[in-house]
Amino acid sequence: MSKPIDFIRQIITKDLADGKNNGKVVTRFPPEPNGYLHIGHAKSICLNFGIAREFSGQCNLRFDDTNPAREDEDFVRQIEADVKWLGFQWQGKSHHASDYFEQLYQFAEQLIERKVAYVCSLDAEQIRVLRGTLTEVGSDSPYRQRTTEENLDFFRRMRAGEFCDGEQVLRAKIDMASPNLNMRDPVLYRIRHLRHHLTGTQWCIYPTYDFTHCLSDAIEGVTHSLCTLEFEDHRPLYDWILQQVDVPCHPQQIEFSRLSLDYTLTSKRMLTRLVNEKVVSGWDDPRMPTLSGMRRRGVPAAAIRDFCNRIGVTRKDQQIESSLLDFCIRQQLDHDAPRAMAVLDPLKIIITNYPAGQSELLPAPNHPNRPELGHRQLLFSRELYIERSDFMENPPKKFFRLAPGREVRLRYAYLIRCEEVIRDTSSGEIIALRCHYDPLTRGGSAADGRKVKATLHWVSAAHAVTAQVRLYDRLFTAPTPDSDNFINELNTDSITVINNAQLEASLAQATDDCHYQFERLGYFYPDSNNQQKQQLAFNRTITLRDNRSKKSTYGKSNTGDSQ
RNA sequence: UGGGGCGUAGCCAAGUGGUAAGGCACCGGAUUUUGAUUCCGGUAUUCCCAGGUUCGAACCCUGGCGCCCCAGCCA
Repeated sequence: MSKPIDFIRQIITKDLADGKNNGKVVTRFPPEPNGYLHIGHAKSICLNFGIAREFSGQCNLRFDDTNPAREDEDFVRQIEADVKWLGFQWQGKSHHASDYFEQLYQFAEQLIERKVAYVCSLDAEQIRVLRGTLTEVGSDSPYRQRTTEENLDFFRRMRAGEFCDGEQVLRAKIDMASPNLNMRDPVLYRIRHLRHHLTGTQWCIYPTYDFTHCLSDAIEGVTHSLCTLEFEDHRPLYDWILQQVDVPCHPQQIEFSRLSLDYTLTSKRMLTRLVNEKVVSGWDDPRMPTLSGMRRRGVPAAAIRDFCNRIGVTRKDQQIESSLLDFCIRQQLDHDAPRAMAVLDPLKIIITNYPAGQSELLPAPNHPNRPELGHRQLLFSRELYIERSDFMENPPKKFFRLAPGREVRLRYAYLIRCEEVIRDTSSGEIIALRCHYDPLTRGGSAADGRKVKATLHWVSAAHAVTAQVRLYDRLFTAPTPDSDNFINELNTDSITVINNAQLEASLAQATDDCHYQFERLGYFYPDSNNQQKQQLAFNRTITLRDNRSKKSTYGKSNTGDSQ
């Protein structure tokens, strides 16, 4: 059965059938450039751009840059890059609400002339008091009855810079007794003597969201203005403003619920704190739920798009389990990522019956289920590294990897048997294993058909390249980090840095557009800083799915574990 | 206790008066040179609760209950 369409697409389909909007569909994605885009934005991007694509319409990228106090050009560039990376394009240049400042100003004068807006000389605190409360109506501002001429004069002097910040505001004249607080004469313009990243010092008055958004939508010919549920109470104001002025069209605002993901934060305010308080290395820290953080960790854009399609679009509060995102990431990577071998916690093994100084090449497929991806040659020699956790001197019942006297397979190489454990005489620590290989098992299968219970990954000690590998885990210990207390709910083990991981030689050439599966460990992605730092580093995107803890009480090792 | 929303499995989500899709998670089992992948099979006698209408209700009506949002010159 094909996926049912969501309620928004149902509305649009009906609008089209009814011949509304001359058969056009125009949406917009309207971020404020005051932070990086995160997984919550991805939902909105996929919705808005996805609808435009499906209905042969158009989706504008429009920056809601009406508050110069917190906005920045760097964020603009980063947001554009992230939207493109996610896989979406927009026609022409990106739009900015600030492009419309002059038009918006003219609309404001229109409101004044039509006697539905006035300049109020109360300060913020007085306005708050007169607004009333949830259960008590507000009362009129003493400036509510100013004449049109007086209002026009004041408003023009506001624009001309004759007043200080906060001294005057332009307000809509609606209804101070409205049960909807947004309709109690909301502020439309405020004075801010601040440089704007695009308009510079051209303006010292800036329109508020409520005034700007609906009019920007109308100016751009948006047909369906999709936003999150918390704006539902603003819809009457959105419609009211559009009804008071002469606009070319009246876009329809439709609200949907925002995304919450377990163990992550989808609030720009809180993410900003993590960055500012240096809890993470930056907005693109691989532990961040930002698009750039996830990209750096190695999450493919296609996985995020798939995730957004799977969660659906409704009006019910969503709290999505992280296992769904994990599933999407693994599914994409399992298909795309070539396999390689890497040992994170090396334990040396010496193949006693393999001649010193000798080596040989063994072919290994790049993907076990996709022969078209070709193969590479692995170097095999007398001294190898295996994962320390793949050996146990006294193995419990369900441990079927290497142990004294036991035979296992080295992937795509030979069957080996452990003959002797070598310890450091003072510490007692196991420093190497002496093993015997069966030359007749080249490639990994025995001519006599005997089976082994385990296949281990390995690298040749002399030929391996050393790299740094970062293992990431969730940033928070709480499924729904508390908005006031989230700093105390950080996972102290959210990053583990391994400096002497031993990788198969082919990985030295890893490029930043290639995701790898390190066999039996997980998916890894070369860090974007590799070039600058002259150091080979990989970020673990996600572990492989692990069923072993379910079927036995014997869990995985530290290096393999997490998430 | 003003206004606006929302309640279908652990998490999402179809369903719009004709007898509960699908995905993730979970539990079995098969295949496997990754304890991966893949493949089969299982998991809601019931839709927040209580009444009512109807031959028939998750869908309609009435009354409750629970959760979310709103008192920025933020968006």
